[in-house]
Amino acid sequence: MNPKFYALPEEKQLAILNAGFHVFSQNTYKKSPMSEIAAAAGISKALLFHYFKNKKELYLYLWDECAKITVEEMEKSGCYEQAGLFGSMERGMHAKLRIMRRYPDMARFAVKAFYEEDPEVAGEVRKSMDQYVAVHAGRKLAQLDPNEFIPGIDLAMMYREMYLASEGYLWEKVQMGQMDTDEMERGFRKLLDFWKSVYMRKP
Amino acid sequence: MNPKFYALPEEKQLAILNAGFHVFSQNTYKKSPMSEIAAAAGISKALLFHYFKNKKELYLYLWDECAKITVEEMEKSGCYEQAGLFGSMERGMHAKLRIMRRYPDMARFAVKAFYEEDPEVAGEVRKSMDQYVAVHAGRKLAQLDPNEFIPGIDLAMMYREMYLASEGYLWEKVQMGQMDTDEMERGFRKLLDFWKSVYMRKP
DNA sequence: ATACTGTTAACCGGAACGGTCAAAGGAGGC
DNA sequence: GCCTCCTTTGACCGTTCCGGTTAACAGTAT
Repeated sequence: MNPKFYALPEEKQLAILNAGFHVFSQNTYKKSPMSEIAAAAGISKALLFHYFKNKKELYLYLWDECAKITVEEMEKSGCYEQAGLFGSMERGMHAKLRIMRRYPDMARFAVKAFYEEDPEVAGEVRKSMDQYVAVHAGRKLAQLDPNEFIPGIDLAMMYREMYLASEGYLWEKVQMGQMDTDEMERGFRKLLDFWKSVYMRKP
Repeated sequence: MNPKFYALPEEKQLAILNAGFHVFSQNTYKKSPMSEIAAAAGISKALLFHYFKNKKELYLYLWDECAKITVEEMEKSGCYEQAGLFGSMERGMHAKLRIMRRYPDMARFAVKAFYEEDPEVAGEVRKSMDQYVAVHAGRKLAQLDPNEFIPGIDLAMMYREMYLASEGYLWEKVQMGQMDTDEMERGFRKLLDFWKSVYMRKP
């Protein structure tokens, strides 16, 4: 890819990224036209080909960027640091919301790319994914202290359950393209409060 | 549409439905070729055009069928009858799993169709959806009896939370195209058991 | 004027698409 | 075997679309 791309004003880079995420998330790789991406980004097709030498390169760049953005943002959120279960979840969700605000179609793109079957890109997508997983597999949320929660509760199930509900909540909004992140934050905080009220040991 | 379609062996009808769900769920309406649907169904394009006079007709037929199947299956499951909260959820989930087993791509198709923007179909999709909502808006799960649950719990939040986790669980599997419905049923039952153990009043 | 950079409209060859049609295949009745 | 009816298809058509290229245009600094 042409290094001149990075010299672009950040706003234009963002527009191109998001245009790519959007179009590629709506269609298969093969059926996602470069012209449509260019139009969505507000530039000409020729210019898009000037920055990315072909469709494949753009696609794989988006895919890598996707992983990079996620890792960076999760790291920055501090959700891996010692902060108790609810603190970690809140920070993690906060990071995801910040990502969704800046890249509204990235989540959908990531899912689609992960299951893309076109031989032109599928191989490299998997490879890149594997190495990303390998690097971050060691990551874990802070250990849970059983004494913080109601006695006898299945901690693993509790965690999985909270995780699923968070994902369900996110997807409910993502699917609807309704991205009022402030309202989402309020909704998520209500979930957190509910969990605290039910799962935490009463003093 | 050609009434001869209904005279087809059920297995072939199913193949055509699922081929349509599959292709239309992967791409925009405009970018979903009839040829691809025909191929996925194991018939020739010409025959597909023999049963459905054009792409629009097939698309809207699939959309209607989608609503019909869902309503029928949910009705049949008995999830609207008096069966307590957990009973209703179990029946509802059972119905959804049965649908997913028979029409693996229907859920994805429904979401995609609902947000389709192509003017050739968007209008009719919305209209058809509105009337479906109007008919079934009155439907509610059985009333909750506060005495069944731990004292002081926010019942509305509890219900919403369980709903979100179920959806999160379903989407986790749907997105991955990993449709081992037996395993999904076990997973869901584990969730139910967890909820019972935490939310139900101890005797 | 010149030279360089960012940007585009116009173009190209080939593939893909929706839709049609004439004909092949097959099952029964005579 | 032959005729009839119905199902199914390969081949075709006019048009649109797509990835990628190119030659040129505008701006600006020298």
